Amino acid sequence: MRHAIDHKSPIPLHAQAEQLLRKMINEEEYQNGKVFPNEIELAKVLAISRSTLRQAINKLVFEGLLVRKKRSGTKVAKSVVSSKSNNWLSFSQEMKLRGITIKNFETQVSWVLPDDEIADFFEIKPDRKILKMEKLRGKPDEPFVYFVSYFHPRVGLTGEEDFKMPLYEMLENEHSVIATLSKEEISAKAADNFIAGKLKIALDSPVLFRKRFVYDHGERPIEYNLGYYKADSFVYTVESSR
Amino acid sequence: MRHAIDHKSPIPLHAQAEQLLRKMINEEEYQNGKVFPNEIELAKVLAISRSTLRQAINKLVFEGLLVRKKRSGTKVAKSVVSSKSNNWLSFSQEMKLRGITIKNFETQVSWVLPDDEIADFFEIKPDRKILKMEKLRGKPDEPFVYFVSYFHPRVGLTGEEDFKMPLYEMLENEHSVIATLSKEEISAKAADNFIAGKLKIALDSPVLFRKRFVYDHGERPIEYNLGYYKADSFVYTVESSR
DNA sequence: AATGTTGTAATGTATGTACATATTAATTAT
DNA sequence: ATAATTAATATGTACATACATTACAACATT
Repeated sequence: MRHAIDHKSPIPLHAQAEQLLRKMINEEEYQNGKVFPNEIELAKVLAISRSTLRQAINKLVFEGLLVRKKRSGTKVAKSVVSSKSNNWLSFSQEMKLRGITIKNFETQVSWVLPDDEIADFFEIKPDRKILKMEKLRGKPDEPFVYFVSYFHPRVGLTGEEDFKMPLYEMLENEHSVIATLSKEEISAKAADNFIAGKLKIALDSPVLFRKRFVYDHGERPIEYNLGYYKADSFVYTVESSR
Repeated sequence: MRHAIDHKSPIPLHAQAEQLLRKMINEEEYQNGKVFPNEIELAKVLAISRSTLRQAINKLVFEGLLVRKKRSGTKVAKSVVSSKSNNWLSFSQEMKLRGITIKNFETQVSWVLPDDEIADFFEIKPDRKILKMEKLRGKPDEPFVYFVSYFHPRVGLTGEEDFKMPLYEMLENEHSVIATLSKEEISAKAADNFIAGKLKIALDSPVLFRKRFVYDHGERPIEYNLGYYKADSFVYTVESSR
């Protein structure tokens, strides 16, 4: 493996170790239950101290990606594997599964100044314009989702791309950006005037609101996404095990 | 405060410190943004090392309960009610973590005939009575969740149990039933008359609706649970990676 | 063959130390 | 007064070290 850790890098050693472990987690052998090298060995190989390595492992354990057991060692947690692939269906795929055919309409692209939350998430200055994409989706006469996405400048989108193809596929193929982590917050809201108009529903009707933060493998922010789903037309499913 | 930490206890010092911090988090002053004593001071007061204390703090930071900032110190994070998909904490525990004190009121237990969906899920005949539990939770004057749970007869609940203690703990300890898998469906709904009354909100107000199917290790159904969350008081968070 | 016993290998707990870094506050210079 | 500089302070990073605990494996005992 070489010592994949750069002691001169400004990136903290524990963070580098963490990244490295994430890569290992993705390797098939570990995915299949192979135990990791023990902490003392691994620390030696990486030329960092055990404490530092544990800092990295701890984070992944807390995230539920790794499981530690005394004497037996550290392994990739079982449950995570299944929930992964499930969760990464893009929206159109999710819906196809449910037997609903989706049309995309009113896709708009523009350059805007980020508000505070977005600038903060992207870690950019608020005077830097970013790409905003709006989408309305559903059956032709019956929109049931309204999306807004903002993309980090790093991604290199020009606004000329074909936003009709699956988004993450496009990012991966044409911009070499691989989304690997997403954090989502789901809540219920009453539709305000704007949303009610978009979704053609009454003011204050319930909508399912999803805020999504998407990161690449280095946990760098890529996309900030808001989704407003007409109630009853969308069910969010989560599967978890322990 | 005295040194609230017992060096002779079998409970690890960092765990004791963690408990203590959780208590502090519940205190109003910290809730309101007061900064914690700095690590070095606090470690001295508790008579543990800074490293050990940091272990405890780290955990709470990972959980999103605390926020650390250089020079400014450590504070309670602005409370967002959330539940990690991995986390098997019951709702009351989730809330306690967040420093919100929860009262349980109107806990009712009854024996009822299952409707079709439930009978189907439990794989039992619809003429067999099952245990139904209803709970209303929230702050004293402000209910924000209404729960209904149905339990499979196999679990062996009599209805006489103490439903005030954490549910899954109780099932595990007293009925040797270990919940290992859950499937959840989350959607937005308009409050009907019944729910509006329970949650003390207007008819048709948005609520977050969660349907939860819980299974044991053999994937046998254990619990069927419905939750109605007042909008704005509950955000469901999901983290997924690939 | 079933049951203890003991060794050992992994993680778990805990401390002490040192220096880095970021942010606020105070000071100084313009 | 305002800006630039400096100091102080809290967290952040990193290491070395020591001993505890647990669970499995190999062995010995019944």
